[in-house]
Amino acid sequence: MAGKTRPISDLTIGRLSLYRRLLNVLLAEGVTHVFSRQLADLAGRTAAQVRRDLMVLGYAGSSARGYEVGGLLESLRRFLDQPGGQDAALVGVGNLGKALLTHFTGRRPNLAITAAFDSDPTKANRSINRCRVWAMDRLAEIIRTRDIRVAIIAVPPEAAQEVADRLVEAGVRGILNFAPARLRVPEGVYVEDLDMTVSLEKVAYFARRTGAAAGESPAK
Amino acid sequence: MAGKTRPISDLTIGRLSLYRRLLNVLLAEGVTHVFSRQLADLAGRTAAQVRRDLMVLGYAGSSARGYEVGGLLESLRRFLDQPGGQDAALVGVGNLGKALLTHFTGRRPNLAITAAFDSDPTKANRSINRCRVWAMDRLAEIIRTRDIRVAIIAVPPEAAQEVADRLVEAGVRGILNFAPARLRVPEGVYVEDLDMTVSLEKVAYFARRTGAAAGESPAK
DNA sequence: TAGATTGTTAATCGATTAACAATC
DNA sequence: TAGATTGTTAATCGATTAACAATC
Repeated sequence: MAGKTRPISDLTIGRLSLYRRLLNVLLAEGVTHVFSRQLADLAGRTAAQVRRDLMVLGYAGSSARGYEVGGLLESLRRFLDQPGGQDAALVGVGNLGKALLTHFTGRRPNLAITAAFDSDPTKANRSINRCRVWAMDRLAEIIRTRDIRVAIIAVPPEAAQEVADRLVEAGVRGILNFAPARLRVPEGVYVEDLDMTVSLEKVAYFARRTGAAAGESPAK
Repeated sequence: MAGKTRPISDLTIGRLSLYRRLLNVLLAEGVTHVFSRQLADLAGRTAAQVRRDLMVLGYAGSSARGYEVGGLLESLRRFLDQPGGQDAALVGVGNLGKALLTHFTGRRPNLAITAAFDSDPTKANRSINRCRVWAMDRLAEIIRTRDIRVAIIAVPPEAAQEVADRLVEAGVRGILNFAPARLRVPEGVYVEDLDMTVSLEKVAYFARRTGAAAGESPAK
């Protein structure tokens, strides 16, 4: 493994994450080997695209049997996961925040929300889905102490920038932002915006242009 | 307006939706004219990119004063919105579904969730955020009667494909899919996948590579 | 006018697609 | 072997970036 550090696009990372989930399903079904074509069908891509994506892992397939599912999963794990596991913080425990806690607690042992924060005092000092909810004034302390680098922002847009500032100040280097607000962050902090309004408006637009948009959207 | 029907990328549509929101904020602040540079700063893009995006509207700016906010908003409205308004259906009223109802009811008069469905009988025949929740066996009837073309899937992954089939059968032509499952839909039906797990894994990956990913992710 | 911005055209960049030798 | 798949290289496509005349 040469370890050549050419930048890998965020689209590729997202697709690797998707392949891993698909492979886990196949593994549970007892499938031991898979061809790029099969994975491509499941992921809505072409076989060549899948092979190109997988090449960044340095895990070679065989022309006779394709990829060994277990080995490929192990390779994805080494590539995508942090060895000791990675904690994430959630800020904002409204309906969306609760949904996120349901999604991201327990299920995925290597990446889980282990601390939540809310400005509403009545929500603090409780636990939701086994995750403790803290008052906002404990944010810096908890994140620093636990060395949390990943955070999710699920607060109203007016509060998003201030929350982002506090998170970054406390050491967070990656933010998944659900607030419809563009965050200003220092270089080196990665922000992924998940704007549900924009997504729904896109769907509404293309729903009116049936056929024009050629079926599915490209895999993200 | 020549109405040249060259295909417009879904990325462009998403950005126009974002510009609209930013412009609405500016309008509320009493701003009457805006330069592409200002909009670019707010959207995290370059001025040239903003101008190129806006050109699809056929709304010209002035080199002296930039774009007139009111006129540009009106132009965006004509481009993005369906004249009579557009209804959306929601399937799956769990935590995420409730969060979506909060997001998409009332706020945006031209595009709102006006019908929700859930397989849990205890949830049916109630109203959440002024939106009626129906039992699943009413799905086809309601969607057909109201001519709903847009739907949001927020059900567990095992149920997603069946829900999608029923929605498409009832006339839906655009789906915002929150379930971590790839939907098979006929040509002409637009699917936008919003996969929160993939997004969080991307953030976690880049959070470990501080600085390598050059700051923010590209605007979607 | 001078200076900044606009819309448009040309050049660059990156990703997707096609082609192909090597492998089992 | 014949046939399908793999990894790699070359060609194509589309979007981003740079350059520039026209405008106010």
